[in-house]
Amino acid sequence: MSEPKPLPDTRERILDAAERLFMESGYEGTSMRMITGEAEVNLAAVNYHFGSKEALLREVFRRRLSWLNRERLSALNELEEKANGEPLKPSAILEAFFGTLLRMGTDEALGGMTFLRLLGRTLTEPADFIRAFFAGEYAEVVERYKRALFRALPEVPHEEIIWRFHLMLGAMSYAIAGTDALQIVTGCELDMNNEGPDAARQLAERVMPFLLGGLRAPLPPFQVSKEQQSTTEPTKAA
Amino acid sequence: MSEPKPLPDTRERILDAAERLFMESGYEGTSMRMITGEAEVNLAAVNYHFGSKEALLREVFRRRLSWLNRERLSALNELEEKANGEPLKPSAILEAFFGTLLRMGTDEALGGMTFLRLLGRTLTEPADFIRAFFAGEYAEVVERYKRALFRALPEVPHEEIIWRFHLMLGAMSYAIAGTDALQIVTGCELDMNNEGPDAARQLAERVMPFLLGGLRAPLPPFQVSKEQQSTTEPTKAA
DNA sequence: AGATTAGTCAAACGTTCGTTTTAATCATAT
DNA sequence: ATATGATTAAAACGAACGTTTGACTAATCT
Repeated sequence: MSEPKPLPDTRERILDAAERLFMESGYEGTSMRMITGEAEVNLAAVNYHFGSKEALLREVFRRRLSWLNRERLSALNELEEKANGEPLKPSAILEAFFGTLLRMGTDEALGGMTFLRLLGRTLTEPADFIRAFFAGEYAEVVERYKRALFRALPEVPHEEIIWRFHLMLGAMSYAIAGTDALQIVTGCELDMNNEGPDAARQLAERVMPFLLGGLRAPLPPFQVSKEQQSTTEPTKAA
Repeated sequence: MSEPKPLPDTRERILDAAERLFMESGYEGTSMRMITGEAEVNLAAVNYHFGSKEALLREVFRRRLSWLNRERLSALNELEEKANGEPLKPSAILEAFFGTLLRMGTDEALGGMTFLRLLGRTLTEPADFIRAFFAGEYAEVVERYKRALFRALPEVPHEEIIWRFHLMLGAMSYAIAGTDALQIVTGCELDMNNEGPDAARQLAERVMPFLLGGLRAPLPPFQVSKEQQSTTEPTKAA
């Protein structure tokens, strides 16, 4: 009924196997027998240690998100302390929010790319209990960062900021989750390996400028149509 | 064995029900009994008309993607004819590629927002047969648009263009698929209804500037860190 | 009319699912 | 050593899954 004991490694082995398999095959596409098979534990062990398959998925995420939430909050706190009441730079906010996430991908002890890809995929999973779980897990952090962005961009309507926050989350999640899926769609190899710390580092270098460019794009006054504002290509930063 | 006959509406009713349910609950989360129940047809009708659940999903997409592919190609052809051999404007390419997609969301006869959201979600579904299917469906169109982007941005490395194409696809798919999911995460209502033509029109106005901003962002020379290139907020377009 | 076919229907097929049960095993503290 | 509580093990549970069968209906063609 309780878990005060340090426990052997059965719990961790299950969590690791579930993390990898959920990433690879999705929640509904992964059976308990696949998980216990890969973890080399008895089938009943999952229900004994976690109670149910749903609770297992939640625990897979809690184990990682508790670190991520803590780190994201402390990164923002640090920025705000240094700023002495001044609004933050948008780029610094993004660096804190997404940079923290990408740092998980470089550290195998924090789940590495496996967890990053699982996270990106699961955000679009339709199951109700998954959505409800994420809502609770993310609420505080997102609220803090939203507020910071409002202050950093005082002339931009809040609604527009929230939209772009959505879009940045989407681009990042997709970039993380769908690397190989998108490579199939676009038919390009992109010569990056999806595993390991290098992948996360490449992601950071590629994605952050894109996100910043999107966040600072001209506001939509009326319609995006015929006469566009400019045709300049991406400027080479010195 | 063949289907030359016009057939009653059983096929269409199954396709419509499957489209909606796959969108709502995902492929693995939707059972044949849910589909035939919603379509008010016999359970065996799916296997009779389509052969299997996998084949049904493929047909759900084929019915819409054949239109989308045709339209995207003809939009690009028209642009290139008008351009008389000159490279196209990146904004025009995006308008052709994503604008065509978003136009599906305003037309209920083409699937409307239901299909748009299904498409966005399914691109991240891990099942192998789904990925293989999309690879085949998208190959030609993506190849054409990639080439157009290469010509439109001659000074940008091809690899970078492909990356940003990925990222734009991701932001768009996520924006379409995850509207309510992301609203839960960010705790904001965004006062848009997810259904109907208005949603697609709003999406276009909000997302297209973001995508253009990302596409034209400064290239990553070294690292995105401490000293950012600028802190300007989104400029208000007159 | 009778023969043929496409389509529908209820029922059942064998599997696999998540979960539960019951007993055996292990560690530790008395 | 023995009792106790935590963990593992093997087997089975009922439910739900995708699919198939075989009888029945309605339309089509000669």
